Amino acid sequence: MLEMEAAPPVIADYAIVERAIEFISSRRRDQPSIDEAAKNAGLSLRRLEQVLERWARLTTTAFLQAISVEHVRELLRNSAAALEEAHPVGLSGPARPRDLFAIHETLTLRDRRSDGLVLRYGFHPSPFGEAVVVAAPQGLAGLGFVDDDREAALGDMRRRWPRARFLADADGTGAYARRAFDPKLWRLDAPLRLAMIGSDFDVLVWETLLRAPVGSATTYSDIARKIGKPTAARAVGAAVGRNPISFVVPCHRALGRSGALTGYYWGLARKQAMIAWEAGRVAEVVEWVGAAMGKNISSAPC
DNA sequence: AGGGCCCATCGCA
DNA sequence: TGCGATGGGCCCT
Repeated sequence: MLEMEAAPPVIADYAIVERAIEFISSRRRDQPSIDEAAKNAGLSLRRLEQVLERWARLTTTAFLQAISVEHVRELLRNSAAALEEAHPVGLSGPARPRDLFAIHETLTLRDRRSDGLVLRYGFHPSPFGEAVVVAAPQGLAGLGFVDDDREAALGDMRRRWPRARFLADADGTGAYARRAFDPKLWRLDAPLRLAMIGSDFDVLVWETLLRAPVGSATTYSDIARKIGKPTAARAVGAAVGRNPISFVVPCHRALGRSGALTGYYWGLARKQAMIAWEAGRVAEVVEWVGAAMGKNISSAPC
């Protein structure tokens, strides 16, 4: 049963951004201008400017840059380094704001089959449309997006863990949604707990993905090399595609070596949107997480 | 160096 | 949503 509430502003903003991305990338060779994109989305240039500012602190030119092939190529130039920069929380060394800001725990084998597992779910606004959030007792287990109807998005989550019981509990999942999408809440001293439900290989790939900093990108072959299976790039790609915790486990930061965005389970426009959003928000992330890191690390022995 | 133009941005109504 | 002030960048003299 869907209530027909008015879409929150952030969801309306994403609908506009997505439309702009689709318009611009479908007509890339014509070099469409930003106000053509605005007109196509049915609003004035000034409005689109304001939407982009609200959505990701992006100006129109910064937005065009963030969704350009040049930007992706630039990200890929540092793809191998992306996985190396990060180190686990708590190690000594210079404070690096782009380090991990999430921890996770892996469920047991029994839980992995999800027999008797109780999963709570809710729908919440996000910068990438309405999100479906699935929480296990141990932590955040699933995050996906609603395109047309909520039942489809929820059905997708149900199919991932067919033997689990699903309970509607938006109050229980709301905190996860807020944490996942608000950089101000990405705190090292209060990490987001993730419940990864998958095969050992899947979980290893997802853990590796977590090391890619905000606003960076990596490649399937870099991940394969990182986990010591340099020939397993395709298997890595498949595991990345099975990632149930979209955005938080940043599968949108996994790109093809060639500079192709490759696929994205929740839609290519959404992957581009996430890349653009991070380009706009990365300074803010560095500021907030960096401040938190400073406090944490200064007391640690070097 | 100076002048003039273009254009993105942003405050304002 | 549209207007206009602002200011940076750029070319030409």
